[in-house]
Amino acid sequence: MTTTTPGSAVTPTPASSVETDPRPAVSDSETELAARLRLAVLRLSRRLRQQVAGGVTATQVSALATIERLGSPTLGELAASEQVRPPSMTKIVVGLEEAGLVNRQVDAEDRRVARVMLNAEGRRVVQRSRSLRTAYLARRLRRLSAPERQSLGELVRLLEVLVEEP
Amino acid sequence: MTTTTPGSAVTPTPASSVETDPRPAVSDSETELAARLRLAVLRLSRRLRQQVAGGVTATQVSALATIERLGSPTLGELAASEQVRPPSMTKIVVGLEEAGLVNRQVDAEDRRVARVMLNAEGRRVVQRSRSLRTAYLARRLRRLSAPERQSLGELVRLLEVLVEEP
DNA sequence: TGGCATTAGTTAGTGAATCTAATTAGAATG
DNA sequence: CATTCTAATTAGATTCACTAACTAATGCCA
Repeated sequence: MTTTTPGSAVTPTPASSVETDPRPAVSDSETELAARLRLAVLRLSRRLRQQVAGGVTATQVSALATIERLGSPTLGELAASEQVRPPSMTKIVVGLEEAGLVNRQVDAEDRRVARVMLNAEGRRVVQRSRSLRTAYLARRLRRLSAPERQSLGELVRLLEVLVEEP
Repeated sequence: MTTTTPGSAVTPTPASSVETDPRPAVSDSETELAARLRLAVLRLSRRLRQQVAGGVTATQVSALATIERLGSPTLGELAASEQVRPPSMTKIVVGLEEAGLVNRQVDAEDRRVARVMLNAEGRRVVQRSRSLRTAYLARRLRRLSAPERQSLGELVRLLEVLVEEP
């Protein structure tokens, strides 16, 4: 797989539990924060998954948004970006195709490659998922204090850094 | 269910997609941040779930950590805290019991209630999950810049606020 | 006190999500 | 041209989580 497409990454590899790490130790409070962060992320993701609108699951919306963002990604690129394995993404895309939200096309230069693109309905679904009424997180964010909102951009950036491949 | 236990909450209810909300509109940049937050959380949770150590899944570790944190919670409290429905938590706890990590006890004052508590092995598993070698997030957090680390506590708190029941 | 409503947890059944192993087809290389 | 590598798919299995229905226990009120 070539890595010339913007935003593309290699397929996520299983993490090793036995790696040797020479870096300085993390303090206890940092370990505590890591533990709390882990709990919060897992819990929040459950909440997000519970929001199903118009028959479109959180997993599907996420994939649609990523397709929009990456612009006709290959199936492998999409899988890597979403942090799932290619067979998993094949299934997700098949479901989106059956729902009439995306189209798949063989790449003109490499016939092994399937490119995924939003069709008009898929675009609508993504837009709608971001509307005030349907966007669960947008609604919750309105309950934050002004200082908390200030921190929001930084929080999002930090989480995105954590998601990136090591 | 009484709500006198610290950290307890009612069972999460399905979100309504048709609620009327009179609050001021969120700006576009905030909507954008919400969308990015959503993607980051879902992706990061996938990464966390991919970390399986010693045969203990991310879901089990999360439940163990919450049991430790809440201190012999009722099954309902545990489910609410973890953002899953009671039947789901019954299954998780059954698995943990079979793995020899927790014990269940009928509450002395209300025989409907099952309290869950860590046994010695469960305590060990939670501690181990927080060690430098095994804590995926702790390892990743060490790659943050110093200013990012400064903000960490606040950002974790912000995420926890988002998880809380509306 | 008895009947009814409410509550806590469990069982049964189903579907979503994701992984690994294997396979197929296409591209690259010597 | 043969071999190796790569992208996606298929098949099978596991994990995770929901809903509906049920059982047992508790609380409340006439």
